Amino acid sequence: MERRICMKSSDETLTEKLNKKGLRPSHQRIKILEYLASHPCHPTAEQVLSEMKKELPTLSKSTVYKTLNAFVEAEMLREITIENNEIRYEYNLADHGHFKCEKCGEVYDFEIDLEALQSEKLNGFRINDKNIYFKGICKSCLKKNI
Amino acid sequence: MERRICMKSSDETLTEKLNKKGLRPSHQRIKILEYLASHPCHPTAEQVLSEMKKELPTLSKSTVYKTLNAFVEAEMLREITIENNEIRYEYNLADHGHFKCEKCGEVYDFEIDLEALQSEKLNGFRINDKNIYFKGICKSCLKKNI
DNA sequence: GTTCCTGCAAAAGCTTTGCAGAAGA
DNA sequence: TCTTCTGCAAAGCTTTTGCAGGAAC
Repeated sequence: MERRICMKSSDETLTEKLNKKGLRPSHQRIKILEYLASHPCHPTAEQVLSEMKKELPTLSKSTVYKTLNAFVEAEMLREITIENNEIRYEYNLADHGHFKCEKCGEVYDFEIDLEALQSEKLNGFRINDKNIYFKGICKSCLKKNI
Repeated sequence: MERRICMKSSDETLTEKLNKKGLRPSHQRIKILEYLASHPCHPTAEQVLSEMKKELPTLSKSTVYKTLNAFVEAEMLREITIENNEIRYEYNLADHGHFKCEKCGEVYDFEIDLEALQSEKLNGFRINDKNIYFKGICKSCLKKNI
């Protein structure tokens, strides 16, 4: 019985998920995955580290990087490369686009039909991954600027 | 009389373009812009440097980076951040998407109607930039693998 | 003569790697 | 016990910055 995205999954379910992917369910991995599964945010590795240090004070930078890479490799997380100088991660694997506010830095999700995006020029190509990145100023920042 | 993209522009036209943007038309800038305007490729800064060194043996890495950043700032070039560990640049500012082959690394353009990409969730947002990045295996690499 | 640009070297910032000890199976 | 993971430090890469000399105006 698989839990849905956006619902806080229990440790048990996440342990099963990790086992299925051939990853040992270490304490660190479970906590990191749990955090990402229960927070609909788009943190960088650095942000994951500082957030998780509250719970896991001895957690190291290299473990975070290795863990996030392992999760991406196992297709449990998605990388967001909307900015070249940072990788962001998210647990939501469903189709959607990303908008980054150039003022406050916040990343917003938005619904979009990726399936519908086609191009004749890509006939015969194998497409594994589709990303849509918008940039601009978010509603909230526009309001503050009146 | 503005020249069209994809046509090899003369030094004179590029000089005018640079002047309009408030950028001094130095020899280096003209040559770099000329190169990008006449080659429909998506080079990294490092690739621009090694390519341009043939013509400008004393060209430095920092000049390339500063020049490319100045061109992006002036909206004469577009940045492609399909991969987080490299920025690619292109002269073609018209709407299109990018596909990167995970095998050969080649970046392909494809036509797409960015104007049509809308989302209710972004109502009230100011959108300045839209990027579409696909990844997978290109036709050519698929053929080699038969 | 001023201002802006170039090129060298050094620094910065994010990410990866090597390795010894610890944890999981 | 054996394999894999963690954490520390060091290294790797791309990109940025500071500054003196040079080019453009």
